[in-house]
Amino acid sequence: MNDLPRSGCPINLTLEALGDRWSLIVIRDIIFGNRRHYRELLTRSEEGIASNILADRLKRLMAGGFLTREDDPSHKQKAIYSLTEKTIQLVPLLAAMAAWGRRHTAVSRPLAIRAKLLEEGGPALWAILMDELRATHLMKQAATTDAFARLQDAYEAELSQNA
Amino acid sequence: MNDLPRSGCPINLTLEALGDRWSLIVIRDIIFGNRRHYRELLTRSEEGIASNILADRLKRLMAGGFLTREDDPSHKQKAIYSLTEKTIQLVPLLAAMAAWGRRHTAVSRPLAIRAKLLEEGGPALWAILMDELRATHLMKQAATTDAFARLQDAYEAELSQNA
DNA sequence: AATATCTGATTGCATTATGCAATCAGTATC
DNA sequence: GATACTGATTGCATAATGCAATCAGATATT
Repeated sequence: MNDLPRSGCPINLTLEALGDRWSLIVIRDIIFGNRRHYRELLTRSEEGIASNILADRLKRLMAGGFLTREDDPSHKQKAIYSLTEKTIQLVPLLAAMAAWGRRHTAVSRPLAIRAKLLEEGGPALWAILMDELRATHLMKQAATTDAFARLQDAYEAELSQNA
Repeated sequence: MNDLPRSGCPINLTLEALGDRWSLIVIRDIIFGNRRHYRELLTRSEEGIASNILADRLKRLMAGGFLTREDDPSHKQKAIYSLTEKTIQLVPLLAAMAAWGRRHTAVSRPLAIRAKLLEEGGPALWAILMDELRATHLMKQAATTDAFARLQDAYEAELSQNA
């Protein structure tokens, strides 16, 4: 699958690692949607990812060191996917994408408000979110999830306004 | 070419607009490499883009409002490609990609130093660079290009050290 | 005036990625 | 024992990508 990189440019290498139509969607859902299982990623995806594509991307992301996989004790066939540190460090990149998208694409309102909060919170909020993700995904302990909850609350508040 | 978006998520929409293996490479070369012509983009590309892909991407980027095209007075078949404001606003996103790539991929040294400068300069340097790009691409006047020159000088200094 | 070179592309063809629908074999639930 | 849920895989069609060759008009060279 992986040949030699086209160049040693950091932008190019980032693009080669994540520049397809689905990898960042999966990562986004794990980070902001707190999805940890295959079935959650498959059925609760806004974009409707196909099962074979999801399986392929999970495989690739694990091979690339973006995700790790453990057995879920509750079900012998169930797996839990966790973020690695390098994936957690994509938060600023996702924030930049969200900020640009909010300005220059036709985003839907409930999703825009989350992007707005993420942008206005700036590096300080990103750092908090990243620490929470580290606690959840790397240390495997109950974490305080203030930043996540804040983003989630804002999103749900926006949803209920439109209802 | 463009169907309905898969979702209204800003990250997804950004990905749908630019999430392929070449669009951002072309934009990067125009922004940081100051390429303005088809032939420059084709032959001076680190990654070796194919001519048909380049032609397709230029077409798509123009259709998407990322680039504009004018005739070059020096040659009746020559075209000059310019950035639009929304493309200039990708600078922070490219900076985030470069910063992540520098930490987590095997970047080459001369290209890494440019990414380092871009990261350390932070939003202040990005703003300067963006203003220079506006002057060059939007106002069509001779612009002071300090930030660009700084990045270029650092890159060349690094190159000559390795020689 | 002929030739060569440079301009921004396009064409043909092979390979690869993506997408949809159906299916799979274990596991758990009822 | 039937049903549903688990993380996938398979078959097949369509779309994107990549390489090499080629194009015609414009300019430069001799």
